[in-house]
Amino acid sequence: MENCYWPILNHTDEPPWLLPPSSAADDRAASASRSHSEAEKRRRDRINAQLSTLRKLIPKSEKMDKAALLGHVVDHVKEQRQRAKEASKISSGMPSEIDEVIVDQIEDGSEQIKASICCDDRPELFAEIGSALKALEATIVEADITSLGGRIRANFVISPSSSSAANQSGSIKMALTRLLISSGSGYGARSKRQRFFYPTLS
Amino acid sequence: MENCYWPILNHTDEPPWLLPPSSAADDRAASASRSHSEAEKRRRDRINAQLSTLRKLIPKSEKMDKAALLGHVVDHVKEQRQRAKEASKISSGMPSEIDEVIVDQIEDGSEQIKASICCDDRPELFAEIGSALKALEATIVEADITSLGGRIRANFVISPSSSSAANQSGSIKMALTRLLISSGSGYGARSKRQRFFYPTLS
DNA sequence: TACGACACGTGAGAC
DNA sequence: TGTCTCACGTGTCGT
Repeated sequence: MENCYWPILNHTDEPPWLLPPSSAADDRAASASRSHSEAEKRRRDRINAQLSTLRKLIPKSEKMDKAALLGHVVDHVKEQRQRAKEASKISSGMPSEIDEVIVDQIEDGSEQIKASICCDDRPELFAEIGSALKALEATIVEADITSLGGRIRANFVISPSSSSAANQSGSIKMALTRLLISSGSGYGARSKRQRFFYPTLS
Repeated sequence: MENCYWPILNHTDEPPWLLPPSSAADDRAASASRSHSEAEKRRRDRINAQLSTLRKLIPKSEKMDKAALLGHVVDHVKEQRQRAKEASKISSGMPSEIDEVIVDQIEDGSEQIKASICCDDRPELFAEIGSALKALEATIVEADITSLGGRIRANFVISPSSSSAANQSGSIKMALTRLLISSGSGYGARSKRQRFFYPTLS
């Protein structure tokens, strides 16, 4: 059945009664058509291979059609994204024993930056953070602060200024690290009182 | 070109010389073909709609072809799955102020169950947990224990026995809860010493 | 019969 | 030019 309409496809400028002895033009056309259909098959196979590895990743998707499978993939990605957001609020919410500044691009396609500073608490800290970020023309989209046993952790979601230079993450990290240092007393000079342990992560 | 080979498709049992004045058979065939191609278009549109919502979810996927897009979706799902695994180790790793038992199906298609118990620490606890789970013929696939300020949290990944009855989660929860109660001293009877606060989650 | 899902080969457009 | 991707209409199989 595959070539059932070749007599029509073979229409060239040659008179039809010359068709049976295949001409050079026919040969070129036929080989072009063959390579085209083979390439197209390879393309379909690449797509279907990815679809079937997605099937293995999504539970109970064995007998879904392609559209339903992709729909569930969409839901799955959205769900996971939501869970990750909540989980990161939990895991990064606790102040730790170690002074640190973490600055990270949020990987959800937006340009926003996630920043976290952890240090000893002190009254002027919020004001210092505010003016440091204001100097960078970065706007704070979201913030939460947790304090525990004299330690404090402040988490921010920051929208970088479009006007400013590249490497926003770098300058934000630098500005916050300055606050950390001016928190005084560098390494080991601050209170050595044991507060609690975090479980070490494998 | 679209109907270039209708003379072949229109092959019916009628004599060919009756074809030109469109017969009832032709009409039926034509409308069938039309509805078929329309249905196929609807199917393609459903699939492509899901693909384009996936494009919105995956960063920098605007100008990928379908196969590459799906490839990145696969990577994205796997990555998120890995991150979720690590994040749940963090968030559930800390013992809290509250006695609790949590039992959950792991939602990755496997039959494994995630269990967590949090209570005051005591020397016989591990042995008690071990024999409780052994009585259920459940095997411990993975375990991590964290203790903090006299409190303890134990997390398990459990593979349920194939022989045992349904509702494994239920019996596991019951067994662990028994340990919690025999931890003695029920509500509020144990040490009231303040240990630390968790930040409350929005 | 008719409908749904799939793979196929083809024409069109981009590069 | 050839090569790649996509949408389309079609044949076919299963329900």
